[in-house]
Amino acid sequence: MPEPLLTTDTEESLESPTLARRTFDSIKADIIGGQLAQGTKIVESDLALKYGISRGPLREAIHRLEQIKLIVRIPHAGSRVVTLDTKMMEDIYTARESLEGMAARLAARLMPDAEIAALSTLLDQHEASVGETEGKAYFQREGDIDFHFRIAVASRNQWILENLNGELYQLIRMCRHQSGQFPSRAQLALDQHRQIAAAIARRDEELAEILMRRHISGAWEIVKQILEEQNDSS
Amino acid sequence: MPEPLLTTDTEESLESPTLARRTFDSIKADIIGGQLAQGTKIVESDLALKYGISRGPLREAIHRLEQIKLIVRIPHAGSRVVTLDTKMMEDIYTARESLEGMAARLAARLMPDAEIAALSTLLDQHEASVGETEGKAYFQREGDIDFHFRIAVASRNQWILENLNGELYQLIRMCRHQSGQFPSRAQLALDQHRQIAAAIARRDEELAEILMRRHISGAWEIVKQILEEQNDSS
DNA sequence: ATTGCTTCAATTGTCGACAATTTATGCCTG
DNA sequence: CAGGCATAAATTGTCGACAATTGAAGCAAT
Repeated sequence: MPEPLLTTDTEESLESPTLARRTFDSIKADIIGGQLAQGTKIVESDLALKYGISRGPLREAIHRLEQIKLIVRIPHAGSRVVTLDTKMMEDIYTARESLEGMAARLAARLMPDAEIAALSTLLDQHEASVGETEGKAYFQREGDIDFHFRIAVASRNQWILENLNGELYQLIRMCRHQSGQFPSRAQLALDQHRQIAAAIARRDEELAEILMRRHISGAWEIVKQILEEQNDSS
Repeated sequence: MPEPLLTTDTEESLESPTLARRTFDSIKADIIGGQLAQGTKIVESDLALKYGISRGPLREAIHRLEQIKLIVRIPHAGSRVVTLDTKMMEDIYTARESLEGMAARLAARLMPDAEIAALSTLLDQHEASVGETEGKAYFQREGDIDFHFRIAVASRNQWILENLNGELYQLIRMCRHQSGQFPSRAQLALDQHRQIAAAIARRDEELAEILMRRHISGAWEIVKQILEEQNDSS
């Protein structure tokens, strides 16, 4: 099972066999991190020069970024970095609620006991970091994604895993970076994570799905308020 | 009038603005239709010659086909038409159950009355075609997808719509074409469609979602049996 | 001053050739 | 005769240049 699709964006130039792949990762990081702002016009010649490559591989990278919806492209008119409006984020959170709910159900059915134990250990680490200084909000965010990622893996459903990890999580990360850190509902989230993990350990598919959907639906309500406040002030 | 600087007088410009797009559509049709069998090795030079274009646009088409999972590509080793095994189809049907269940819920909430009426009309047409000769199984299949497509549209969720219509339905179509026509459970499917439409008309979100999930889950059970029979006989 | 057309620059789409990598072939060696 | 290494063929990855299309700037006429 060759599945090395973990995205550790700690450093760039992660040795990849192909140039297009590396450029894809670089641009993706730049977009999510905010170095390339929303709505920025993408000019192939300029970016090719900036990354020191030809337009061929760059084009492939752009096409892939378009597929994961970080870039929007119009046939002869060029391409721009996606603009995350409230409607799009609502669609994404709704889709995520659906897919992760199913993933939690599958995890309750299929997750090996060893993985469940590891999940519990992970939550213990998060518990420890909640008491820490508030500056670690970033790691708490990543920890949150880490928990959800493990559920997606445990679903043993390749399609769901790829779409959550490859597309939806990226857009949510981008939204977080650009909208500033969300308020630290870390303790609440942790409690909900614990309940979900408990339902999975009990092999209660129905409850696992319901709790996960409620968890994500609640998260969206928070995000929605923040986005609307930002829109009002503009 | 702008100077017509020697453009080809042939009327191919009505097809699609770009070559890569057209080639993408052609290859997609060939794969789904079975002209390009599962597991076929894709050689860029050969296909470029076959379609009478250069490798550049062809590569873009292949990349897009890879994104919708009709082609699998390994960095320097080349690409092949996807091989639909039972596990992959199960993943797809499970994801579809999740997303379409949510779509039905959203449709019950958001679908305008006029669209609901049109949906009912569509089902009447299907009813009429059920009594027809059995040779129309193909159209019944397309009619089935047509129904599900309208639910996806009615969800008003762009992400769900694009993923269902752009990716999942394509793979299911491909599976159908390659596995021969499935047995005509047309009457049963139609009844279930009617119940779903009724729940939507009643604005019963919960029921609409449950019925849709049960409908798709049931469909998978049928498909699963067929696939396993085929695998056993091979 | 505004509207309309024409012209021009900028950018994307397409092409053919070259370089890097993988897979297949055949020879040599044990 | 089997196995492994070296070479060769085939295929993919990358590059620079050319063609086609879009959007805007400039000019003319009302």
